[in-house]
Amino acid sequence: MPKLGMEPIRRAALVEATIAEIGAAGSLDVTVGQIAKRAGMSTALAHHYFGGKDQIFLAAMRQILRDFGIEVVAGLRSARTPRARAEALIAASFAPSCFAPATVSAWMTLYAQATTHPETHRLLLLYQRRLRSNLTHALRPLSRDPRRDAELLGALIDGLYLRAGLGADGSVDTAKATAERALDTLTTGAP
Amino acid sequence: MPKLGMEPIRRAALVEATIAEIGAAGSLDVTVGQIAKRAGMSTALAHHYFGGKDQIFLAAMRQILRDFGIEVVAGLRSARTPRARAEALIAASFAPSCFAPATVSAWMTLYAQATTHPETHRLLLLYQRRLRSNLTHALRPLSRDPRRDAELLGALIDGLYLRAGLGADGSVDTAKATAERALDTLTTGAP
Amino acid sequence: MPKLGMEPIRRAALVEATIAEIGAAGSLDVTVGQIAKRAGMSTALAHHYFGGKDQIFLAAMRQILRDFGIEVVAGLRSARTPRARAEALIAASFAPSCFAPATVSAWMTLYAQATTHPETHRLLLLYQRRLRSNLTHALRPLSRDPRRDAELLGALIDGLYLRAGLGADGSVDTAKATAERALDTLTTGAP
Amino acid sequence: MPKLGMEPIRRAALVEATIAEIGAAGSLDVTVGQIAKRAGMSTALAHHYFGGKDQIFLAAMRQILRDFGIEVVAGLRSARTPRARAEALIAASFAPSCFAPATVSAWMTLYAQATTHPETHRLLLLYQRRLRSNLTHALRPLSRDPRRDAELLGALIDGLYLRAGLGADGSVDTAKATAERALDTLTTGAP
DNA sequence: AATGAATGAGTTTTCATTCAT
DNA sequence: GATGAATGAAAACTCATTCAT
Repeated sequence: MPKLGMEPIRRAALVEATIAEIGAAGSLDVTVGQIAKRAGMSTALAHHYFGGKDQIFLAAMRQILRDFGIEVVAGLRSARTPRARAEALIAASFAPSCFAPATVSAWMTLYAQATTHPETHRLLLLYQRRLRSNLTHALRPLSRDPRRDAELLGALIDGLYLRAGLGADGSVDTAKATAERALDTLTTGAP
Repeated sequence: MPKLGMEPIRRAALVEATIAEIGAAGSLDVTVGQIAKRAGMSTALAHHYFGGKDQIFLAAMRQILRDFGIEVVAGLRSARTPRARAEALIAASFAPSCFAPATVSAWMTLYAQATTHPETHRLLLLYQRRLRSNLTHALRPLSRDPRRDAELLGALIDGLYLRAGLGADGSVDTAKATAERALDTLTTGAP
Repeated sequence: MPKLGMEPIRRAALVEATIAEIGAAGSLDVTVGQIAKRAGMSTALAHHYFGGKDQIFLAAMRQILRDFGIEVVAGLRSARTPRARAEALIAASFAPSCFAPATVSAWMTLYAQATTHPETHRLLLLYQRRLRSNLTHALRPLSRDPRRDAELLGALIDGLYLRAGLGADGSVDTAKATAERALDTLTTGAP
Repeated sequence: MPKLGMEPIRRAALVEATIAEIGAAGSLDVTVGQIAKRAGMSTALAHHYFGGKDQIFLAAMRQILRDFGIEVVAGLRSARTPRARAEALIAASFAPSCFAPATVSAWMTLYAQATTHPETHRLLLLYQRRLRSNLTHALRPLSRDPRRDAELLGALIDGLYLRAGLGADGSVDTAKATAERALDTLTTGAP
């Protein structure tokens, strides 16, 4: 029973299914057939709405970054002090939603892809620029060199995420604690 | 005219070719045919020596870790003080050899694959454990909590590598400087 | 707001679009989607009006023959002498409208398809029979064996069209001149 | 039981199978699967040896022109007089081998394709240039304007072939007779 | 009258892998 | 030791056609 206005619904379903399949497979070795099946439609329709596999993937990647962005904004909204803002950024980076297997896999393949896929590269730089900008802003009243410290903290968060994403349960909390400790050190000078 | 003792030569050629192809493609989407061609032999021979694609990849991954290990050992050999040891570890992580495009790509695909491929996961944990062990050892006389600081520094190095690997030229030096500054902060307490 | 009496308009638009697409593609490898898009409607509507791809094609083929027939009739109408009638037939065959790229392609694909598609075959024979009949009629007072000469002239015209259709600009005039010379030779005996 | 030196054998088998399939289908709507099956191999092997469908087709087209060329050369070899040479060219054009259904279909699709496919266009011009050159040479002692007459005769042959290829049995002989009569007219002046 | 939605069947193409030589 | 030959299986993508609205 075909209805009007299905396009956004189908596209969203495909993006969601793509992320889920990447998570289940743990890599980008996912076929359009698998994605379409999970999204409950034929491969032909998937192609119809996106034009090709690459564009489905790109849409999924964009969605992941968008989701993270939403998490960040939500966290910042309720932060009242600079310190709280910085902590909110850390919290967003280590939120449970970021550690869904699908998200971890997708995020890591993002990095791998970015070395050759220009569009992915652009997307990733966008994310990094935003995070650094947010961190710089939060650290401005707290640090003597906010830019430099934001860069350090951003890289640390990425590295910790990488390790936590691979590690066993519980490592997320450790990672978050490490990031918060680094924030302490940078802002108060206490090692 | 086939020669005796070709096995190690062939295997080495294939491993090198694999890394180069991964670098060129920016992902694990590399065919045995491409690898074999670059290595100057037939696909059949590649299979003969490695048994299958997975094992070729695994060997390549191992080689990357081994190369890094050699760099580390060489750096540590000439380090006389704890501080020099820590600096040597940073230097090894940001050595030019680690930033050959092929190596960067290969390294990143390693992370991506590790989420599902147990053997890759094992290899990656091995690398992280070694680095942390080395860092802990170096930091022992310098830090109040060497384990904790080693973990932080290790994650920071990974995160900085990730970003430098994607960035433009020159970002490697910045990344290295950031790591060294973090080392300062951790060991002297100066932010 | 759908209007009444759209059927002939839609059908004409589809036929025209079909010829244009065949011309653009240079073969019958043209999709209903392309045709419908060029005609400014959905594929579903194209199917609604014609029942299927084959019938759209057939209608286009018929249109091409009809167009040629109109050109012929117009030419013959103003011809007063047998000789003028023969020249009019040649003129119609090499009229600019016959050399629109779309028409040339369509005409050639007609021949190709006729070898297996019975309906196309029938259409093509119809065209040839008409041309021969017209030529025979025109040559009757001029030739000793009008039937035979009409056959020759008809084949020559087809052959020249084929070559002119492929050739560069200007070849049309040469082709026409050649046909006219053949007419001279056949009717006056001067080689 | 794989043997060495299969490549030329396989390629020849594929080309032959392509022509046969085009003949059977009466159009270029022939799949690589059909061709490979008729040639007794997998589609993968067909792709391996030719790289793609287009190149298989191109090779088949080339083969058809080559076959015709061989027929021509064989005919010319035994011709002793200019008149005999001209007759040999006509004979070659209407040889039974040229009217195998496969050949007729292929030849007609060639014309259709040539309007857009540059390589096919090039091939077809090559054939026309050769035929005209041969005809001009043969007509030189017999005609007052060999070039012009060769052009006429060449086009006539093409047109007659087109019609005979579509017609019922027996039309080949009629076509050949018509071409020979035209030769008479051009060389002796007798209509 | 008109169309967006949807798909099944089929197409080209790719690739890891095996095998006889 | 080394390779050309060969393929099965599966991938991405296409397209004519149908249907509910």
